[in-house]
Amino acid sequence: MTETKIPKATAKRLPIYYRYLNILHDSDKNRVSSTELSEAVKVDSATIRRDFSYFGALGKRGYGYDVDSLLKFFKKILNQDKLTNAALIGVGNLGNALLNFNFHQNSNVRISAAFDVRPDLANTVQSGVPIYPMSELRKQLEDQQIKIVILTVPENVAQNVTDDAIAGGVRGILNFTPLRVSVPANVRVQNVDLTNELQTLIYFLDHYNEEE
Amino acid sequence: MTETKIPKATAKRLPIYYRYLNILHDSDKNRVSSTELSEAVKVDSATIRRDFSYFGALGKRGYGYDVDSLLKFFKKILNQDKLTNAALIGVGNLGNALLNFNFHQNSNVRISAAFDVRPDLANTVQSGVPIYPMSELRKQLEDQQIKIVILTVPENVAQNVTDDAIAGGVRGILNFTPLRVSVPANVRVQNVDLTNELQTLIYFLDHYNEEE
DNA sequence: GCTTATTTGTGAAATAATTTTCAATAAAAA
DNA sequence: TTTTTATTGAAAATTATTTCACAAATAAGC
Repeated sequence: MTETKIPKATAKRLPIYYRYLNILHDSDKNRVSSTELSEAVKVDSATIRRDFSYFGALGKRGYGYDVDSLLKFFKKILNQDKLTNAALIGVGNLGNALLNFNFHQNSNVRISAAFDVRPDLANTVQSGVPIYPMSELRKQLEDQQIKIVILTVPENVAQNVTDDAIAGGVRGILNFTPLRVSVPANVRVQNVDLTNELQTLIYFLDHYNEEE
Repeated sequence: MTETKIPKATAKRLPIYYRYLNILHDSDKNRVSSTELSEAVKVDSATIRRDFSYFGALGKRGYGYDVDSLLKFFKKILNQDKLTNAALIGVGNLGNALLNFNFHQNSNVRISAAFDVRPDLANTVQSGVPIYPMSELRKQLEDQQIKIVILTVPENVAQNVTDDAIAGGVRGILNFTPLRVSVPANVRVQNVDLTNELQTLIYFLDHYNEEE
C-alpha cells in the first residue's frame, strides 16, 4: 500500500481539494492555479503546492494544474473510483440524520447497513438502508465485508460495540461518541465530537481575538 | 482577554480533558495523574503535562492533580460556568438532529434559537427551540445577543447566510457545510465536514497501515 | 523568435507540536 | 526519620508542518 508516506496534515486536506476540483470540473474549467485553489479552499497556496508535490510533479510551470487530470488522480488516490460501503451503528437522532444524508454528493461512500438495539427498528428499512438487530452486527459486517463503521451509539456501549465491530473485521471508525475508544494499532479512529467543537470554538472566541 | 496564547493544538484538547475531569468528579475520585488521564483521553501523558503547564503549575509533584480544583479551573477557562446561547441556522435533517441533541450533557451550550426558510417551520417550536423565519436572522441575533451559530444550511446559501449572521454580530461559526466560508479576521470558523472525515478515514485505511 | 508575465516545485528558514529527559518534590513505606 | 517510589514541571531535543522566496519552466504576447 503506502506508496510514499504523506504527512497526516496533507492527507486531511486531500478531500477538500478533491471536492473543489469536482466543482471546477462541473463548471467546465480546465485549468486552475494554486492561488485560485487557495482562495476557494482557504489553504495557503504554498501549502497546496507542497501537498501536491508529495505525489510528484502534477502541474505545469507558468500554466497551473489541469483540472481533469488532477481530478482523476485524486479520485484514484482517495478511492473514489470505487464505491465504499459503510455501516451505521446506532439509529438514534444523529444516526437517522446521517442515514438520510448518506454522503451522497461527490462521494462514493454509502451507508449500506445500519444496526440498532430497538426491536421495533430491526428488520425495517430507513431511508433506503436496512436496519439489523445489534445481535447480528458481527455476522453482517463479516458477510458484507464492511470495513468502515459510523458509530452513533450511546457512550456507555461504545467500547463494546467497537470491540464487536472490530471482531467483525472493521478497519476504520468514524466515532461520534465522546468516548475515546480503544482499538488495536491497525484500526483507525476518526473522532467527530460536536460538543467538543463547540467548546473549542467558545474558547477561541474568548481567548484569541484576531487572526487564524 | 488572551492571557497567554496557548497553542491551537492544546486548545483543541481542553474540552477533552474537561469532559474526563467531570467523569472523575462524578465518580468521586479526587486525584488523577497525567498517566491515568492519558489512558482515558488517548493523549500522551507528556503532552498533557505540557498542555496543563501553559496555565501554570496546576499539579503537585509526586501526587498528581487535584480533580476538583483542576475541574474548577477548566470550567472557568472554557467558559462552562456560564450558559452560552447559540443559534442553529437551517432546520433540515442534520439541523433537526442537532436541535434534538442540543449539547446537553456536561456542556453549558444551548441552542436557544433556530432559523429556517420553510414557511411551515417559521414560528413553530422544535425540540423546545423557537424557529424564526430566515428574514429575522440578523435582528434576532442582535436582539438575543447570540455570538455563536451552527450552520446547517445548503451549501449554495452558506456564504450569504454567513454574511448575514456576521452582520448580526456573530463571532463564531460551527460550519457543517462543505463550503469554506469567507469571514473577517475577528470571526472564527470551525468546520465539521462529515464527507471529508469519511474520505480521510478511507485514505488512511488504504495508505497507512500500522500506528497512529 | 524574442521578451515578458505566470506559475510551479522545492531548498531553506521559520514556526508549531510532540517527546525525551531529568531534577525537584510529595507521599508512602520502612 | 529515612528511604523509596511516584509524579510533576520544565528545558532541550526531536519531529512535523508551514511559509518564504526564487530558479526553472512554460505560456502568451508582440
